[in-house]
Amino acid sequence: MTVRMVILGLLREQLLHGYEIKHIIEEHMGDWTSIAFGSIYFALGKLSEEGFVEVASVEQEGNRPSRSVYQITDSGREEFMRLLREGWQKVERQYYDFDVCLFFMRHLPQNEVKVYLQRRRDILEEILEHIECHRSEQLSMPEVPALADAIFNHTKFHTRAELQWVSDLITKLESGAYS
Amino acid sequence: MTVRMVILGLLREQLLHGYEIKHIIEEHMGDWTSIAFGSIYFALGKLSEEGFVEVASVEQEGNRPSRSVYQITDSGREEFMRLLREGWQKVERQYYDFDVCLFFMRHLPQNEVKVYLQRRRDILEEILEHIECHRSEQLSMPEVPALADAIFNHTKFHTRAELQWVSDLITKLESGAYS
DNA sequence: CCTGATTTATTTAATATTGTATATTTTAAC
DNA sequence: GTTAAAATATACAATATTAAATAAATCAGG
Repeated sequence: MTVRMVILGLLREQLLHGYEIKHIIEEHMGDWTSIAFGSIYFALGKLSEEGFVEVASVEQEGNRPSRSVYQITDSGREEFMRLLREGWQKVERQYYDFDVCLFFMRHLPQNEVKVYLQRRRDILEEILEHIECHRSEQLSMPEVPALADAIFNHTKFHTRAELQWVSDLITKLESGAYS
Repeated sequence: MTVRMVILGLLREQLLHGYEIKHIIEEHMGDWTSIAFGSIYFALGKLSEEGFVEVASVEQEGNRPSRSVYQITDSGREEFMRLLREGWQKVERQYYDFDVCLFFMRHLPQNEVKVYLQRRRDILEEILEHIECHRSEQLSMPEVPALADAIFNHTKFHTRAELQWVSDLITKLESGAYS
């Protein structure tokens, strides 16, 4: 659903073809989303089928694959607003793959688990440091909108939570709570 | 990948058919995973094709749909350990759909956004309360393993982070940071 | 005892995502 | 100048998830 919203949101402003959409996503939203080519072309096809977008023109440069330039329709604009409101009102439940690994912990030797957990803590510390560094860089650039900072913060808060949880887990494990 | 690991992990202990697997997942891991029927049957088919599991027998009770009982193979046991180690060593990057909504905030009136954010904060507060209540219930039952508590904590830490972030966002928005 | 809800069990279609293949053009480096 | 890498652009197969359809058995309540 997110892919659809992003595509419609970008097409609101200008005509675009698939590759351009991917490019804009990477440039402007690359830090906090990841949408593959396949997803974009699939969504474009679907949205087109449903009448939310239309092919405005088919361009060709030299011998490169021809590209379809898409255009949003009126019902597409409505659909965008619907998706946006839906998203603002939905609280998503996140699941963590690592919980499953933790559940099957008993199948690994304890010292192996310990090594993995400590490495995980180290990596999370690095990521958090990297985030904080990236952010202070941003803050020194006044052209970066405050909104980007808020989105960035989201990841920061969760990374910090993850780090705290892992540290907690290590402490409890060392105190022999799970043996 | 998680689905495969769960299935192999459960089949390590006993012979099971699809429905039973779904049942066990819901009963033992329902609080922190969500795997649909389709995913299970698809994964069983794939694992079977790859030789990680085999159909041990096909049972039938009355006129109900006959059920294939699966059995893990030696290579399946190896695959389980491989997946488990892989999972323990991978740090997953989480993306949040809500970030996309935030990005397109400018398309909604400010007071609408405010209402949504406050509702979001209220819901998160409720969820957190519910989690804390559930946990104190668990702690009073000595038969619940300490591990379950650790997994539960994971969700708690992240829910708390989410709540803090949203509260933060509301404060900043009220102070006019994004207008 | 019969009616409706729940449980048992799988299949299928629709939807969605990832990864890879393809093929050209432009750019950079040596 | 030529060769390797990066950028341009899409298509398709493989993988994965969700939702709905099917259909019988069981159980609870009146």
